[in-house]
Amino acid sequence: MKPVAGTRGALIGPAGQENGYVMKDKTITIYDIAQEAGVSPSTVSRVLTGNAHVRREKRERVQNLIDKYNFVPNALAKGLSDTMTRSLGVVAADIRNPFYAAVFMACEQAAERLGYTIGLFNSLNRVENEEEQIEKFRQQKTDAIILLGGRVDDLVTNTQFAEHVRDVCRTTPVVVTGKLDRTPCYSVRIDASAAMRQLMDHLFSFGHERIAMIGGRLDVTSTYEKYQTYSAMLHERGIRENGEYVVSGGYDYQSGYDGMNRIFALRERPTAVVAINDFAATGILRSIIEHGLSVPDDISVVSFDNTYLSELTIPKLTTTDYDYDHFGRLIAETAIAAAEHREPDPEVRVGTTLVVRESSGPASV
Amino acid sequence: MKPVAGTRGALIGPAGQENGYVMKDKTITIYDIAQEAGVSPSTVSRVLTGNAHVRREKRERVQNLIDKYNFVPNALAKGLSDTMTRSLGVVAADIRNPFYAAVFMACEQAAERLGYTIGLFNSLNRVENEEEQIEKFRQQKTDAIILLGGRVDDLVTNTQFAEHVRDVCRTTPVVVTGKLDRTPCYSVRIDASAAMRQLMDHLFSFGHERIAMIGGRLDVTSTYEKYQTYSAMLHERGIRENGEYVVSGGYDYQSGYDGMNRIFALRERPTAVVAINDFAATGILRSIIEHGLSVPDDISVVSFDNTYLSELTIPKLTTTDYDYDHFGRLIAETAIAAAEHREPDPEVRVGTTLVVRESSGPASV
DNA sequence: GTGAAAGCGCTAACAA
DNA sequence: TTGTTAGCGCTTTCAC
Repeated sequence: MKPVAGTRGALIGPAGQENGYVMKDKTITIYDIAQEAGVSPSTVSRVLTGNAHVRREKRERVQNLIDKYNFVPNALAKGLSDTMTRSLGVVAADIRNPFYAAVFMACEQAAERLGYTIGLFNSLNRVENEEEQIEKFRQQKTDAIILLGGRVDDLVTNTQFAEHVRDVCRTTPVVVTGKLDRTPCYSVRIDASAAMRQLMDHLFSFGHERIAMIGGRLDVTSTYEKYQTYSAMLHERGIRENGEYVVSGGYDYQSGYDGMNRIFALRERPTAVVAINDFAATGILRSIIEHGLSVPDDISVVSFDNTYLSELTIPKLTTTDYDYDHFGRLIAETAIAAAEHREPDPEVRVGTTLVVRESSGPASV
Repeated sequence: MKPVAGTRGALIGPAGQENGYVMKDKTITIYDIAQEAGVSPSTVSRVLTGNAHVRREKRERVQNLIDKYNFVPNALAKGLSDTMTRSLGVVAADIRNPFYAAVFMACEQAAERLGYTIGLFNSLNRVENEEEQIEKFRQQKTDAIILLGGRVDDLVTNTQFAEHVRDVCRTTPVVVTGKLDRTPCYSVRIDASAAMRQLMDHLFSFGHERIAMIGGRLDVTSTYEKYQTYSAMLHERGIRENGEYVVSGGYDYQSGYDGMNRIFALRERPTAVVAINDFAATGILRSIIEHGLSVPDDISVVSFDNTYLSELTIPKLTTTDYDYDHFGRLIAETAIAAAEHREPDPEVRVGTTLVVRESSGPASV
């Protein structure tokens, strides 16, 4: 910040109060306030931070000037002199995904309640970006960094990325919604296995045995865990696992659509399908309709995440919910606790609930 | 930042390289680098910013140390001494809304390309928050502030809010995607009227005359403009406007659903309905299906925004697209140009394109 | 309770 | 080309 009008000196009236359209005002500082109030800058600072007593009379005089000039303390200077910036940085894989959007918002609210500010960068699922964004936050000296999805979802941690994060951890706590092997990160994640169990139990209770699983990549931890559980539960019931019923792919509409079309090419149709998320489920729905069948009468469809999509589809989706507020709060609290050296639980799992809507029903004969 | 280990002095080796799990490393500064490289801090700064020539030999020596220690320049200090922070702040009404998410991402990418960083705060559509978030960015000295939706969408500007923004404008340029009367804000917005025109022309070409408009509040500028155009085009064609066909409400699924149910209560059904956005359209679809009718055979449904929702519904929605990348780029460029005192166009309108999908067809008799 | 002064890490005149 | 120096705006000992 170059001084806009000379060096520290007298304040030149409510600078440009009326003609604000052209000139850029001189930035007001605590020195200006101090001078006009006839006190020292430190006193102004004290009334600002509020962590030291100032004689009432002076305090009011200062406060009045602050209001009068609409004084805004410079967060940069504050962060520079103070130990903490009271800010968190979150790097999200893709904020357009309602899942991440919901988690982010929950974090934001929780952080705000705890007096922290939260900034967001988006990595667009591109790894280079992910590291870049982390670097940006590091430069900005956020007190902690939160990684929502992306690399931290990988089943086997990328070595180079892990190394980078490990380096970051030496100065800034990092919390992830996945896992990052051999790295001192805090992990707050959804119990994918439990979610799958709820879905399977639900389907079993409707008499389903031929169950497909569509979408998702097995090199993604949560997907892998889901698959493991899917497989295990089938075996527990003595149901033979049909390899063709597991169609991996991506996490979007198209993956669901393509995956379901693949299923339709098989000799024997499943009576139910588990979509890797709500997006995939919509694609699956489409494919089924196009094949002239109906949900849930001919085929049941269930999925994960309970994003708003699950209420928009016809039929509405049976899916697993995560209590986003709770999830977000846990993430924010963990980050803040770590930032404040209060050593939070390094590994937290959050539970899930089944939300039954219209897309699931009794197995068709 | 309190010094973590003594004052400026010699660097104590690659501090904690191996046992990074517990100790927080001493923060490295350009002084450390300078000392070890045997140059002055300014030289280090020069190689960092790259805007002054440094003899190759020294430059390399410095660069090596930067790499070796994984030195991260402190953005706070940089912003404090420099004129600009090269950062923008965006306050979005609700990032879960795919429309805002898309715009934000487009802005982010454009800004990044121009060497700027972009931070996001969410106002959750709560006005108090909106002002608070603006304040936060002001404190952080972002070079410009972008307001995506929220108060700036209001048809009649809230006086108090305008006053606040006017005050902000005196130090930081503000660009909005709506309008803010009597305020020196830059405005980059979608031509709502043109969008409606495209939709109506499309419906007219299919022979529709009984056209409803569902969702949206008339005190929101874009909605108001849409309504004006809707009304005008009906009159142009000599079609009597049926007041009952205009059902205002919100911008979500429920508004569409409720609105369409209201329409079904009327004696004469419209043959087409214009939804205020994709969300409302999904609700409308649901209502129509529940009434045993089909889209577009019985009723055509068209909407605005072309968010990904329009491809997920069955049938897929005919809607208006905005070229989000272009839109985002315009916003970012305007903000940056303003920040750099290059006086951008204070009012930009972006065009729209019709995307015809499955939800619209010939008027049923 | 209050002020003086030093320092946070960086940049940019100004000299040399 | 390079180093010296003086800030940027705020917080925080340390005296008083």
